[in-house]
Amino acid sequence: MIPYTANTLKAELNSRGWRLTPQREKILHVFQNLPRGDHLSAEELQHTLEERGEPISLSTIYRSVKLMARMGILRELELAEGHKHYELHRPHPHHHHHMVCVQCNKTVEFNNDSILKQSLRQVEKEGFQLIDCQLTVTTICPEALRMGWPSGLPSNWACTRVISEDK
Amino acid sequence: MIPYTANTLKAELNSRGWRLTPQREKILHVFQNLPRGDHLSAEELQHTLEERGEPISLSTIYRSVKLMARMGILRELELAEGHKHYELHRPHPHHHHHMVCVQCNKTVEFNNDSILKQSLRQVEKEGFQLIDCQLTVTTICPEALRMGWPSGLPSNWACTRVISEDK
DNA sequence: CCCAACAAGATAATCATTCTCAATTAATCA
DNA sequence: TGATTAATTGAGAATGATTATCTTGTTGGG
Ligand SMILES: [Mn+2]
Ligand SMILES: [Mn+2]
Ligand SMILES: [Zn+2]
Ligand SMILES: [Zn+2]
Repeated sequence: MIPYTANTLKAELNSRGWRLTPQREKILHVFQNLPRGDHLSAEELQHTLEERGEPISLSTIYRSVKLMARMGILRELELAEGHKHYELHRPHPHHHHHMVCVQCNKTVEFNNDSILKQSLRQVEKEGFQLIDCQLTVTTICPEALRMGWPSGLPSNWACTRVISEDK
Repeated sequence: MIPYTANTLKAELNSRGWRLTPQREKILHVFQNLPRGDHLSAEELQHTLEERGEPISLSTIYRSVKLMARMGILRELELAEGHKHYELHRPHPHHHHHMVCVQCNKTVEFNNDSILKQSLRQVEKEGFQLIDCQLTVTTICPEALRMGWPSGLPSNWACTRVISEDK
């Protein structure tokens, strides 16, 4: 999939009766230049734009990010912080999944074409059309394990009951 | 994994310094008797209990459900309705994933041990400890497709940019 | 049975996200 | 290129799920 330019974005928007605005273009730009593995929340996106001297209202941020996710330009991630994060939607072979530490929220991406392939097969078998598939793996990261998790339970702590293949 | 009884639940709670209460027991009971494929939101859970003549305050519902998810007794699902859903956590071989229609929110469960196995391998390779892995597949269901999706865009509509294996 | 710690219930507070509405602007077309 | 019109923005209010607070009730250990 070719990266969007102002023109291709405009074409795609107009084809649906929507408009290319400076705000939408700038938002896309931020995501296109985001380092691999980074994800932005609505507020983080706003801060990024502010620092660039291109302030955009939060309302517009939310609206744009939602529209672009629905268009398939962005991917909406439900990780573990109480708010959504977004990243550029990159189909195969850049499609990837996430593992998140429930202790510190550290997030690591990983590729696995096989999962996509299996999902596609499963989905089509049921007569559905696949839009996206995200495997979210909740874990305890090495640092948390090293620090003796789950000893200091109280405030932020999670599950001991791990899933395993008892084949 | 053996289904919980009042006793095993009590043991597990007490081992962490928590207590077995009638509320927690009733909540577990609801989930244990929920038909396969059903998921409850906090409010739905409250309604269910109310109908049974066992009213529990929403505060307690939220607290219990969160605690039990962290203990690994329940699984927290981020599907597509703006609120969380819960189901009983059933490890292998009952572990499963979900496909959701972005048009009508219809949710279908499917099993796939291979995904769990691959996640486990991936996670351990990075030195993490796996707690849970959920593949959420966003789709368009057959009914929506049959009705000509995505013709009537406006209000509830989603992405055309589908992912595919262009192998 | 008694006490201290934990938990429930009622309600207020948070906080991410959505909505409202007046003012602005992009796309279309004469 | 200028008028027209619907889409979009920005500011702030509103919403709604979830969490926090506080008082009263319970549980579990001694
Ligand atoms: Mn964040
Ligand atoms: Mn629901
Ligand atoms: Zn961690
Ligand atoms: Zn549907």
